[in-house]
This record gives sequence, C-alpha cells and structure tokens, in this order.
Amino acid sequence: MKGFIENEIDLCLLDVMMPKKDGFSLAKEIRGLRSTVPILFVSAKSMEDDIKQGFRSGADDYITKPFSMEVLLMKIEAIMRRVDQVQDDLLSKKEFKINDYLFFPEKRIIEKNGEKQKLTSKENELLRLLCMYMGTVVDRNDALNMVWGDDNYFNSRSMDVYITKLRKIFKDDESIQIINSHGKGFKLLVD
Amino acid sequence: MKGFIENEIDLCLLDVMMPKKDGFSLAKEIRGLRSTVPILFVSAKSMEDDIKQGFRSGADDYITKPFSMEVLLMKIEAIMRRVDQVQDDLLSKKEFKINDYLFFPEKRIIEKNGEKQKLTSKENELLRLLCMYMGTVVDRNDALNMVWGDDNYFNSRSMDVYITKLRKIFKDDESIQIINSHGKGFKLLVD
DNA sequence: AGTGCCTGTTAAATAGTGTTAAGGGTGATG
DNA sequence: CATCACCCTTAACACTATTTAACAGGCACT
Repeated sequence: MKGFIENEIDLCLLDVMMPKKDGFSLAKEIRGLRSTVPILFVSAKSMEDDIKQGFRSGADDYITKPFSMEVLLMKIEAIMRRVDQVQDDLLSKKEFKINDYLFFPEKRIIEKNGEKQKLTSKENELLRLLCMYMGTVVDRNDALNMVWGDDNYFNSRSMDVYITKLRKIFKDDESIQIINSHGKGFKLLVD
Repeated sequence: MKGFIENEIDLCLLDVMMPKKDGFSLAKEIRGLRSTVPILFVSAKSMEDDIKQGFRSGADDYITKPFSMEVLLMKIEAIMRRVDQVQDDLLSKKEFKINDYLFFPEKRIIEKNGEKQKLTSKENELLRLLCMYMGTVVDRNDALNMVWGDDNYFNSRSMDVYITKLRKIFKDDESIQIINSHGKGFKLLVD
C-alpha cells in the first residue's frame, strides 16, 4: 500500500488470491486514498455465476483467467477511451431524492424546498454511501473503509458521531430514518 | 511517468477471485462512491458467451488468464503512454471555459465578456491544475508539488492564500466554486 | 437479571482551512 | 542606485471539520 503514496504508480495490478489481504479490501483502501483510480479486476478462476452477478450489479467489466495479452490490451484501451466519457453511471449518481430532500453529492449540498445546506466531506461521503444502498444495510467496516479508508475502533466511533449528524439533518422528517443494525451497520430508510 | 499528478493512481487491476467477500458488490461500492472509475474484471477462463453478454450489457471488455508478465508490462507501458498523451493534451490546453469565463493558461489571462484580467504565475498554474481536474479533487500535496515544487507546511499555507485569490476572481459567479475536501485538497466545481 | 459489547449523544481537544495584511525579495524604471 | 511596483511568503487570528473522550443507554446472550 505504501507504494501508492510514495511512488508514481499509474496502474495497479492486484491479484485477489493474495495470501493475507484480499484484493477488494485493498481496493477499498486505495479508493480511500485517491478518488479517480481506474480499477481492473483480475480473477484467478472461472466463476460464471459471479461474472453474471457482476454485470447485474452494474460492474463495468471483469477479466477471466486465462486471457491473452492481446485481449488485455484491447480491454485497457477501451477503458482509457471510456475514462473521458462515462458520467451517467447508475452508481455515481449526481442526485439523490430522499423524500422532500434533494442530495447532490458532487456539490456537497442537500436541499429541501430550495433551502440549501452545505455538507462537510465526511457527512457527504457517508450520506452518499447510505443513499447508494438506500433500504439495505451498509456494513460498518465497508463504510469505514470507503469513507475513512480504515476501520479501526476510533474511526468506528467517529462514524457513529457522523451518523448522529446525519440524523439531525433529517430530524424534521420522521419518515426518513437511519436505522442501526446491531453489529452490522446502518441503513437509510424512507417510508 | 510524467503525465498524471504525482502519486495519483491511474489504473488498478484487481482480481475478483477471493474466498469470502463478494467482489462484485465491492466493485459496485467502489464504482458508486466517488468516481467515473472504469472497472475491468478479469475472469478465470475464457467464455465467449459471457464476453458477448458483457459487451451487450455495456461493459468495456474483459480478459482471461494466463498471461506473461513480460507482455503485460509492455501493454501497461503502452497504456501509460496513452494516458500521458491525454495528460499532455490537458497540460497543453490553450483554453479552458469556466462558465462565462475564458481562461488562457499560456497567456496567463482570464477574461469574462471580453474583460481581461492578468494572472500571476502561481495563480495561473494553480488554476490550470484545478481546471485540468475540474470536478475532481486535486490532492493538496500533488498541487503543491506541481505548482510549488515542494510540499512543506508553509507552502501549504501559501497555497491556501492562493485558493482565496482564485475564489475572489470567481466571486461574482455563485455557480463556480472551489470546494475544499478536508485533509485532501480542492476541486473546481461548475454547476 | 447480569454481563459484555455495541450504539447514541454531547462536548472538549486537535487538526485543518479562510482570510487579511504585513514583510521580503526581485526586477524595472527614472 | 534609489525607488517603485509587483509577486510571493509568512504570520496572525478566526473559524470549521474531524477525532477523541466520556458517559448513558441498548441489545444479545446466558
């Protein structure tokens, strides 16, 4: 991980079958460090079901082993071309509607009846995450890794503080709730 | 690696195959959180049907193992060259449009409705950087290294001063904002 | 009901930012 | 070579964001 910070790494190649740390949690850490990192998954073995599931869940693409270099290059080229284009990603939404509230993660603003309120970046990222998974539980550690880049005890308490902050934002609307799932995480629920 | 901002990761290659965690849902999270990051999955075996399905579902591409390191590195170099090219294009861009403002980094001039204003070189380079990464956070230290050539504490404060200067330039247009991302950096945002 | 761990909340402490203005260097100009 | 104009740095102070501490209460389990 250190290398990403200290060296000029422009492409990160990770194998998920690593002994200790799995590629996905590593990806999360990387993500926490830099925001515009293109990520390429390489899978060690065939998983037809998972691949299909991946597409269903809106993933961009995947690579199965074994693959030819020729194809890899093509894939990468495609990615590079696409970097400039894609904005309309389902998952990187510009706007979330939460009852009467409109949340603009890019602008870090939430408004109700035209009344705008600025959000701090932690509030913003945490709320974005909850919105992305609206109605389903966001795992504590996942949230910590994505917003805080790490999931130690203190970050965890910090997150609780921010959950309180977010709840205050919605305190006037009882039908919007941030519900704790004991030992698991939180979910944003709108009746 | 000249092009990208120092220390910025431009592409990550991840292996989806892992014991516990569902990699695709993680990809979903990564994708959604902050970016337009392309995600390319690498799958274990070649599967024509899935490839086709992938293209149909709008995915860029995918690739199969195995591949030789030698070739992979060559491919990566090729990618990096391409990335550098894109970066050079941004760096050598003659003109940036920021709402009603036109910014000419070469001339160190910004104008609005034909009304010209000269920029000092620090103002110019900092604004150029923000424009190059318009809408995404420019890391504090990256900016310092690129504009000041060093990232010590005092340079950091100096940069804050220049952020204030730039904000003043755009103070008449509320839809242009330089937003701070606490502990990370700044981004130029135009509604 | 008792225990241990998890959560809710508030407030204090720390770390990071916004802004203004004074000071220092440098090069142009008389 | 004195002076001015300009740019940049540094200091200072106010303010904001985030973390840490502290305590109160809740949940799951026995």
